[in-house]
Amino acid sequence: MGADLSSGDLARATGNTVRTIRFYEEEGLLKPSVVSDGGHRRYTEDDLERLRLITDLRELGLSLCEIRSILELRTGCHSAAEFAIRFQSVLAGHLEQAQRRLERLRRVKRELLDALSTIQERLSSAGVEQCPCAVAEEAGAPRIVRVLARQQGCCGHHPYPPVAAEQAEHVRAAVPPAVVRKTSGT
Amino acid sequence: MGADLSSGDLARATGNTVRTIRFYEEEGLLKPSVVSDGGHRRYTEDDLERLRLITDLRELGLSLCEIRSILELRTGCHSAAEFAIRFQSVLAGHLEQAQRRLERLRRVKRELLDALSTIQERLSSAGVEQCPCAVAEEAGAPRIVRVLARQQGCCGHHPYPPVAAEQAEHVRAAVPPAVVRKTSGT
DNA sequence: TTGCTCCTCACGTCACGTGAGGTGGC
DNA sequence: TTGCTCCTCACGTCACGTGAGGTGGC
Repeated sequence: MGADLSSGDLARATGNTVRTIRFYEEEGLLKPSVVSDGGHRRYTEDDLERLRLITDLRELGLSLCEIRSILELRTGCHSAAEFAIRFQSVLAGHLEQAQRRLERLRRVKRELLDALSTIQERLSSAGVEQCPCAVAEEAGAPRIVRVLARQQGCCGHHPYPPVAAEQAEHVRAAVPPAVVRKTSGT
Repeated sequence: MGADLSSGDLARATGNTVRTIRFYEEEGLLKPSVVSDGGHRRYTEDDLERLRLITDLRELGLSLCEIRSILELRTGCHSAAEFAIRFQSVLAGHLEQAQRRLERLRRVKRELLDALSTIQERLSSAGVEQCPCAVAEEAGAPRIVRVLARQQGCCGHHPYPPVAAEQAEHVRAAVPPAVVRKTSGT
Protein backbone atom coordinates (compact mmCIF):
# COMPACT_ATOMS: atom_id res chain seq x y z
CA MET A 1 0.00 0.00 0.00
CA GLY A 2 1.40 3.39 -0.98
CA ALA A 3 2.17 5.78 1.84
CA ASP A 4 1.37 8.93 -0.10
CA LEU A 5 -0.58 10.97 2.42
CA SER A 6 1.00 13.83 4.38
CA SER A 7 0.04 14.83 7.91
CA GLY A 8 -1.77 17.79 6.36
CA ASP A 9 -3.80 15.39 4.21
CA LEU A 10 -4.84 13.42 7.28
CA ALA A 11 -5.68 16.63 9.12
CA ARG A 12 -7.92 17.88 6.31
CA ALA A 13 -9.60 14.51 5.86
CA THR A 14 -10.53 14.17 9.53
CA GLY A 15 -11.02 17.73 10.70
CA ASN A 16 -8.04 17.56 13.04
CA THR A 17 -4.97 19.79 13.08
CA VAL A 18 -1.47 18.64 12.18
CA ARG A 19 -0.53 19.30 15.80
CA THR A 20 -3.21 16.86 16.97
CA ILE A 21 -1.85 14.18 14.67
CA ARG A 22 1.64 14.76 16.02
CA PHE A 23 0.25 14.57 19.53
CA TYR A 24 -1.42 11.24 18.80
CA GLU A 25 1.91 10.01 17.55
CA GLU A 26 3.63 11.10 20.77
CA GLU A 27 0.93 9.23 22.67
CA GLY A 28 1.54 6.11 20.61
CA LEU A 29 -1.83 6.04 18.89
CA LEU A 30 -0.84 6.63 15.27
CA LYS A 31 2.49 6.04 13.60
CA PRO A 32 3.45 7.23 10.09
CA SER A 33 4.21 4.33 7.77
CA VAL A 34 7.17 6.18 6.29
CA VAL A 35 9.34 9.06 7.47
CA SER A 36 11.50 10.76 4.84
CA ASP A 37 15.12 11.78 5.38
CA GLY A 38 13.95 15.34 5.90
CA GLY A 39 11.61 14.19 8.67
CA HIS A 40 8.38 14.45 6.67
CA ARG A 41 5.76 11.85 7.61
CA ARG A 42 3.86 9.75 5.06
CA TYR A 43 0.72 7.78 5.81
CA THR A 44 -1.29 5.04 4.09
CA GLU A 45 -5.04 4.71 3.67
CA ASP A 46 -5.00 2.29 6.60
CA ASP A 47 -3.39 4.97 8.74
CA LEU A 48 -6.13 7.37 7.69
CA GLU A 49 -8.80 4.85 8.60
CA ARG A 50 -7.16 4.39 11.98
CA LEU A 51 -7.14 8.15 12.57
CA ARG A 52 -10.79 8.37 11.57
CA LEU A 53 -11.59 5.73 14.17
CA ILE A 54 -9.60 7.59 16.83
CA THR A 55 -11.42 10.81 15.95
CA ASP A 56 -14.82 9.15 16.16
CA LEU A 57 -14.03 7.54 19.49
CA ARG A 58 -12.90 10.92 20.81
CA GLU A 59 -16.22 12.40 19.69
CA LEU A 60 -17.88 9.59 21.57
CA GLY A 61 -16.20 10.88 24.69
CA LEU A 62 -13.40 8.36 25.21
CA SER A 63 -10.07 9.52 26.62
CA LEU A 64 -6.89 8.90 24.65
CA CYS A 65 -6.01 6.29 27.27
CA GLU A 66 -9.25 4.37 26.67
CA ILE A 67 -8.76 4.66 22.92
CA ARG A 68 -5.25 3.32 23.23
CA SER A 69 -6.48 0.26 25.09
CA ILE A 70 -9.08 -0.34 22.37
CA LEU A 71 -6.47 0.00 19.62
CA GLU A 72 -4.31 -2.51 21.48
CA LEU A 73 -7.16 -4.95 22.00
CA ARG A 74 -5.68 -7.37 19.53
CA THR A 75 -2.18 -7.63 20.89
CA GLY A 76 -1.82 -10.78 22.89
CA CYS A 77 -4.92 -12.38 21.43
CA HIS A 78 -4.12 -15.78 19.96
CA SER A 79 -7.42 -16.56 18.30
CA ALA A 80 -10.39 -14.92 16.66
CA ALA A 81 -12.55 -16.02 19.58
CA GLU A 82 -10.34 -14.45 22.21
CA PHE A 83 -10.29 -11.23 20.22
CA ALA A 84 -14.06 -11.32 19.79
CA ILE A 85 -14.69 -11.73 23.50
CA ARG A 86 -12.37 -8.92 24.47
CA PHE A 87 -13.91 -6.74 21.82
CA GLN A 88 -17.39 -7.36 23.14
CA SER A 89 -16.73 -6.74 26.81
CA VAL A 90 -14.89 -3.47 26.14
CA LEU A 91 -17.16 -2.05 23.46
CA ALA A 92 -20.42 -2.88 25.21
CA GLY A 93 -19.50 -0.59 28.10
CA HIS A 94 -18.63 2.29 25.84
CA LEU A 95 -21.84 1.77 23.91
CA GLU A 96 -23.93 2.20 27.04
CA GLN A 97 -22.07 5.40 27.77
CA ALA A 98 -22.66 6.59 24.22
CA GLN A 99 -26.34 5.83 24.66
CA ARG A 100 -26.54 8.00 27.78
CA ARG A 101 -24.74 10.83 26.04
CA LEU A 102 -27.09 10.57 23.09
CA GLU A 103 -30.16 10.74 25.32
CA ARG A 104 -28.83 13.77 27.12
CA LEU A 105 -27.91 15.54 23.92
CA ARG A 106 -31.36 14.83 22.52
CA ARG A 107 -33.00 16.20 25.66
CA VAL A 108 -30.96 19.42 25.59
CA LYS A 109 -31.53 19.86 21.88
CA ARG A 110 -35.29 19.46 22.41
CA GLU A 111 -35.21 22.04 25.15
CA LEU A 112 -33.40 24.51 22.92
CA LEU A 113 -35.90 23.90 20.14
CA ASP A 114 -38.81 24.43 22.52
CA ALA A 115 -37.18 27.58 23.81
CA LEU A 116 -36.68 28.93 20.31
CA SER A 117 -40.26 28.33 19.29
CA THR A 118 -41.54 29.85 22.54
CA ILE A 119 -39.44 32.92 21.93
CA GLN A 120 -40.48 33.15 18.30
CA GLU A 121 -44.15 32.93 19.20
CA ARG A 122 -43.56 35.57 21.83
CA LEU A 123 -42.18 37.93 19.22
CA SER A 124 -45.13 37.64 16.89
CA SER A 125 -47.65 38.32 19.66
CA ALA A 126 -48.37 41.24 21.95
CA GLY A 127 -46.35 42.48 24.91
CA VAL A 128 -43.14 43.04 23.03
CA GLU A 129 -42.49 46.24 24.93
CA GLN A 130 -42.42 44.48 28.26
CA CYS A 131 -39.42 43.89 30.42
CA PRO A 132 -37.49 40.70 29.53
CA CYS A 133 -38.58 39.27 32.89
CA ALA A 134 -42.09 38.92 31.50
CA VAL A 135 -40.89 36.16 29.18
CA ALA A 136 -39.71 34.14 32.17
CA GLU A 137 -42.95 34.60 34.07
CA GLU A 138 -45.13 33.04 31.41
CA ALA A 139 -46.60 29.65 32.13
CA GLY A 140 -44.76 26.89 30.29
CA ALA A 141 -41.63 28.92 29.59
CA PRO A 142 -38.76 26.48 28.96
CA ARG A 143 -36.15 26.24 31.69
CA ILE A 144 -33.42 27.99 29.73
CA VAL A 145 -35.72 30.93 29.06
CA ARG A 146 -36.60 31.16 32.75
CA VAL A 147 -32.97 31.00 33.85
CA LEU A 148 -31.79 33.55 31.32
CA ALA A 149 -34.68 36.01 31.46
CA ARG A 150 -35.00 36.51 35.18
CA GLN A 151 -32.63 38.85 36.89
CA GLN A 152 -32.22 39.98 40.46
CA GLY A 153 -33.61 43.36 41.38
CA CYS A 154 -35.42 43.77 38.06
CA CYS A 155 -39.13 43.96 37.25
CA GLY A 156 -41.41 45.22 40.00
CA HIS A 157 -38.39 46.70 41.71
CA HIS A 158 -36.47 48.48 38.98
CA PRO A 159 -38.44 47.97 35.78
CA TYR A 160 -36.90 49.18 32.56
CA PRO A 161 -38.96 51.82 30.77
CA PRO A 162 -41.07 50.29 28.01
CA VAL A 163 -39.67 50.96 24.55
CA ALA A 164 -41.70 52.94 22.05
CA ALA A 165 -44.07 50.92 19.87
CA GLU A 166 -42.10 52.17 16.87
CA GLN A 167 -38.85 50.65 18.15
CA ALA A 168 -40.62 47.42 19.04
CA GLU A 169 -41.89 47.18 15.50
CA HIS A 170 -38.41 47.70 14.10
CA VAL A 171 -37.04 45.03 16.36
CA ARG A 172 -39.82 42.62 15.42
CA ALA A 173 -39.05 43.05 11.73
CA ALA A 174 -35.47 41.98 12.36
CA VAL A 175 -36.43 38.46 13.41
CA PRO A 176 -34.67 35.91 11.19
CA PRO A 177 -37.17 33.75 9.30
CA ALA A 178 -38.22 30.41 10.75
CA VAL A 179 -35.09 29.47 12.63
CA VAL A 180 -37.00 26.82 14.50
CA ARG A 181 -38.23 25.07 11.38
CA LYS A 182 -34.76 24.88 9.94
CA THR A 183 -33.38 22.83 12.81
CA SER A 184 -36.43 20.88 13.84
CA GLY A 185 -35.44 17.66 12.09
CA THR A 186 -34.14 14.92 14.38
CA MET B 1 -36.41 31.78 48.47
CA GLY B 2 -34.41 29.80 51.02
CA ALA B 3 -30.73 29.31 50.28
CA ASP B 4 -30.49 25.94 51.95
CA LEU B 5 -28.37 23.96 49.48
CA SER B 6 -24.66 23.35 50.03
CA SER B 7 -22.08 23.05 47.28
CA GLY B 8 -22.10 19.31 47.94
CA ASP B 9 -25.86 19.24 47.36
CA LEU B 10 -25.42 20.97 44.01
CA ALA B 11 -22.60 18.61 43.11
CA ARG B 12 -24.69 15.51 43.85
CA ALA B 13 -27.75 16.88 42.08
CA THR B 14 -25.88 17.64 38.87
CA GLY B 15 -23.14 15.02 38.74
CA ASN B 16 -20.40 17.61 39.10
CA THR B 17 -17.72 17.83 41.77
CA VAL B 18 -17.53 20.52 44.43
CA ARG B 19 -14.31 21.64 42.78
CA THR B 20 -16.11 22.17 39.48
CA ILE B 21 -18.71 24.34 41.21
CA ARG B 22 -15.98 26.42 42.80
CA PHE B 23 -14.31 26.71 39.42
CA TYR B 24 -17.53 27.97 37.85
CA GLU B 25 -17.70 30.54 40.61
CA GLU B 26 -14.14 31.70 39.88
CA GLU B 27 -15.14 32.00 36.24
CA GLY B 28 -18.15 34.10 37.17
CA LEU B 29 -20.79 31.62 36.03
CA LEU B 30 -22.45 30.72 39.34
CA LYS B 31 -22.51 32.70 42.56
CA PRO B 32 -23.76 31.39 45.93
CA SER B 33 -26.76 33.36 47.21
CA VAL B 34 -25.38 33.31 50.74
CA VAL B 35 -21.90 32.81 52.21
CA SER B 36 -21.73 32.10 55.93
CA ASP B 37 -19.20 33.69 58.30
CA GLY B 38 -17.21 30.48 58.17
CA GLY B 39 -17.04 30.72 54.38
CA HIS B 40 -19.59 27.99 53.62
CA ARG B 41 -21.64 28.62 50.50
CA ARG B 42 -25.43 28.31 50.33
CA TYR B 43 -27.46 28.09 47.15
CA THR B 44 -31.13 28.44 46.19
CA GLU B 45 -33.21 26.30 43.86
CA ASP B 46 -32.69 28.98 41.21
CA ASP B 47 -28.94 28.57 41.59
CA LEU B 48 -29.35 24.82 41.14
CA GLU B 49 -31.40 25.36 38.00
CA ARG B 50 -28.69 27.65 36.68
CA LEU B 51 -26.03 25.04 37.35
CA ARG B 52 -28.12 22.39 35.62
CA LEU B 53 -28.29 24.61 32.57
CA ILE B 54 -24.54 25.20 32.64
CA THR B 55 -23.95 21.45 32.91
CA ASP B 56 -26.26 20.70 30.01
CA LEU B 57 -24.65 23.34 27.82
CA ARG B 58 -21.24 21.86 28.64
CA GLU B 59 -22.52 18.45 27.58
CA LEU B 60 -23.67 20.07 24.39
CA GLY B 61 -20.05 21.02 23.76
CA LEU B 62 -20.03 24.73 24.58
CA SER B 63 -16.97 26.29 26.19
CA LEU B 64 -17.32 28.11 29.49
CA CYS B 65 -16.76 31.31 27.56
CA GLU B 66 -19.70 30.62 25.26
CA ILE B 67 -21.85 29.63 28.22
CA ARG B 68 -20.97 32.84 29.99
CA SER B 69 -22.07 34.90 27.03
CA ILE B 70 -25.38 33.00 26.96
CA LEU B 71 -25.91 33.53 30.68
CA GLU B 72 -25.26 37.23 30.17
CA LEU B 73 -27.58 37.50 27.18
CA ARG B 74 -30.07 39.47 29.17
CA THR B 75 -27.83 42.15 30.55
CA GLY B 76 -28.22 45.29 28.53
CA CYS B 77 -31.51 44.19 27.00
CA HIS B 78 -34.18 46.79 27.56
CA SER B 79 -37.19 44.89 26.28
CA ALA B 80 -38.56 41.41 25.86
CA ALA B 81 -38.19 41.77 22.10
CA GLU B 82 -34.54 42.71 22.24
CA PHE B 83 -33.90 39.76 24.52
CA ALA B 84 -35.86 37.42 22.25
CA ILE B 85 -33.88 38.42 19.18
CA ARG B 86 -30.54 38.02 20.88
CA PHE B 87 -31.66 34.69 22.26
CA GLN B 88 -32.63 33.44 18.83
CA SER B 89 -29.51 34.41 16.98
CA VAL B 90 -27.20 32.91 19.57
CA LEU B 91 -29.10 29.71 20.27
CA ALA B 92 -29.83 28.86 16.65
CA GLY B 93 -26.11 28.54 15.94
CA HIS B 94 -25.50 26.28 18.89
CA LEU B 95 -28.49 24.17 17.91
CA GLU B 96 -27.01 23.49 14.49
CA GLN B 97 -23.79 22.45 16.15
CA ALA B 98 -25.71 20.18 18.51
CA GLN B 99 -27.43 18.64 15.52
CA ARG B 100 -24.12 17.82 13.87
CA ARG B 101 -22.82 16.30 17.08
CA LEU B 102 -25.95 14.22 17.43
CA GLU B 103 -25.66 12.89 13.91
CA ARG B 104 -22.05 11.94 14.43
CA LEU B 105 -22.73 10.26 17.73
CA ARG B 106 -25.57 8.30 16.16
CA ARG B 107 -23.33 7.18 13.31
CA VAL B 108 -20.58 6.00 15.65
CA LYS B 109 -23.06 4.28 17.92
CA ARG B 110 -24.54 2.49 14.92
CA GLU B 111 -21.10 1.36 13.83
CA LEU B 112 -20.33 -0.01 17.27
CA LEU B 113 -23.65 -1.87 17.32
CA ASP B 114 -22.96 -3.34 13.89
CA ALA B 115 -19.51 -4.33 15.00
CA LEU B 116 -20.82 -6.04 18.12
CA SER B 117 -23.41 -8.04 16.24
CA THR B 118 -20.86 -9.02 13.60
CA ILE B 119 -18.52 -10.21 16.30
CA GLN B 120 -21.28 -12.04 18.14
CA GLU B 121 -22.38 -13.83 15.00
CA ARG B 122 -18.75 -14.72 14.35
CA LEU B 123 -18.49 -16.38 17.75
CA SER B 124 -21.53 -18.59 17.28
CA SER B 125 -20.33 -19.85 13.90
CA ALA B 126 -17.34 -21.82 12.69
CA GLY B 127 -13.75 -20.68 12.36
CA VAL B 128 -13.26 -19.71 15.98
CA GLU B 129 -9.80 -21.17 16.02
CA GLN B 130 -8.59 -18.86 13.28
CA CYS B 131 -6.20 -15.99 13.67
CA PRO B 132 -7.88 -12.69 14.65
CA CYS B 133 -6.94 -11.33 11.23
CA ALA B 134 -9.60 -13.58 9.74
CA VAL B 135 -12.30 -11.44 11.31
CA ALA B 136 -11.01 -8.38 9.49
CA GLU B 137 -10.80 -10.16 6.14
CA GLU B 138 -14.48 -11.05 6.01
CA ALA B 139 -16.64 -9.19 3.59
CA GLY B 140 -18.78 -6.53 5.27
CA ALA B 141 -16.69 -6.36 8.43
CA PRO B 142 -17.36 -2.97 10.09
CA ARG B 143 -14.55 -0.46 9.94
CA ILE B 144 -13.65 -0.67 13.62
CA VAL B 145 -13.32 -4.45 13.36
CA ARG B 146 -11.06 -4.09 10.32
CA VAL B 147 -8.86 -1.47 11.98
CA LEU B 148 -8.53 -3.40 15.22
CA ALA B 149 -8.20 -6.93 13.89
CA ARG B 150 -5.53 -6.45 11.27
CA GLN B 151 -1.94 -6.29 12.38
CA GLN B 152 1.32 -5.91 10.54
CA GLY B 153 3.35 -9.02 9.92
CA CYS B 154 0.61 -11.35 11.11
CA CYS B 155 -1.42 -13.98 9.25
CA GLY B 156 0.20 -15.61 6.23
CA HIS B 157 3.56 -14.41 7.48
CA HIS B 158 3.58 -15.38 11.14
CA PRO B 159 0.26 -17.09 11.84
CA TYR B 160 -0.55 -17.97 15.41
CA PRO B 161 -1.05 -21.71 16.02
CA PRO B 162 -4.75 -22.61 16.06
CA VAL B 163 -6.08 -23.18 19.57
CA ALA B 164 -7.49 -26.57 20.53
CA ALA B 165 -11.20 -27.09 19.87
CA GLU B 166 -11.62 -27.63 23.58
CA GLN B 167 -10.25 -24.19 24.43
CA ALA B 168 -12.32 -22.60 21.70
CA GLU B 169 -15.45 -24.13 23.22
CA HIS B 170 -14.54 -22.80 26.65
CA VAL B 171 -14.03 -19.37 25.25
CA ARG B 172 -17.29 -19.51 23.32
CA ALA B 173 -19.25 -20.34 26.48
CA ALA B 174 -17.89 -17.19 28.15
CA VAL B 175 -19.70 -14.85 25.75
CA PRO B 176 -21.94 -12.48 27.71
CA PRO B 177 -25.62 -12.92 26.77
CA ALA B 178 -27.08 -10.72 24.07
CA VAL B 179 -25.08 -7.56 24.59
CA VAL B 180 -26.25 -6.22 21.28
CA ARG B 181 -29.94 -6.56 22.08
CA LYS B 182 -29.53 -4.71 25.34
CA THR B 183 -28.26 -1.55 23.70
CA SER B 184 -30.05 -1.67 20.40
CA GLY B 185 -32.77 0.85 21.36
CA THR B 186 -32.34 4.35 19.99
C1' DT C 1 -17.94 15.74 71.23
C1' DT C 2 -17.43 13.16 67.03
C1' DG C 3 -17.39 12.78 62.12
C1' DC C 4 -18.62 14.37 57.89
C1' DT C 5 -18.55 18.10 54.95
C1' DC C 6 -16.74 22.07 53.62
C1' DC C 7 -12.81 25.49 53.25
C1' DT C 8 -8.34 27.54 50.98
C1' DC C 9 -4.11 27.29 48.64
C1' DA C 10 -1.34 25.27 45.13
C1' DC C 11 0.53 22.13 42.05
C1' DG C 12 -0.83 18.46 38.45
C1' DT C 13 -3.09 16.76 34.22
C1' DC C 14 -5.30 16.09 29.83
C1' DA C 15 -5.62 17.30 25.08
C1' DC C 16 -4.24 19.97 22.56
C1' DG C 17 -3.22 25.60 20.73
C1' DT C 18 0.11 28.84 19.38
C1' DG C 19 3.88 31.01 18.12
C1' DA C 20 9.17 31.24 16.74
C1' DG C 21 12.48 30.03 13.70
C1' DG C 22 13.95 26.87 10.28
C1' DT C 23 13.71 23.39 6.21
C1' DG C 24 11.63 20.03 2.67
C1' DG C 25 9.57 18.94 -1.75
C1' DC C 26 6.65 19.31 -5.98
C1' DT D 1 13.54 29.48 -7.78
C1' DT D 2 9.35 30.55 -5.28
C1' DG D 3 5.84 29.49 -2.01
C1' DC D 4 3.44 26.37 0.51
C1' DT D 5 3.72 22.80 3.68
C1' DC D 6 5.97 20.57 6.97
C1' DC D 7 9.47 20.31 10.79
C1' DT D 8 11.10 20.86 15.95
C1' DC D 9 11.17 22.93 20.30
C1' DA D 10 8.73 25.12 23.99
C1' DC D 11 5.55 27.68 26.45
C1' DG D 12 0.34 28.59 26.91
C1' DT D 13 -4.51 27.27 27.78
C1' DC D 14 -8.81 25.19 29.09
C1' DA D 15 -11.41 22.73 32.47
C1' DC D 16 -10.91 20.87 35.86
C1' DG D 17 -8.33 16.76 39.43
C1' DT D 18 -5.87 15.98 43.51
C1' DG D 19 -3.77 16.26 47.52
C1' DA D 20 -2.33 18.91 52.08
C1' DG D 21 -3.69 20.91 56.04
C1' DG D 22 -7.29 23.16 58.49
C1' DT D 23 -12.25 24.43 60.09
C1' DG D 24 -17.54 24.65 60.15
C1' DG D 25 -22.06 22.99 61.49
C1' DC D 26 -25.94 19.73 62.48
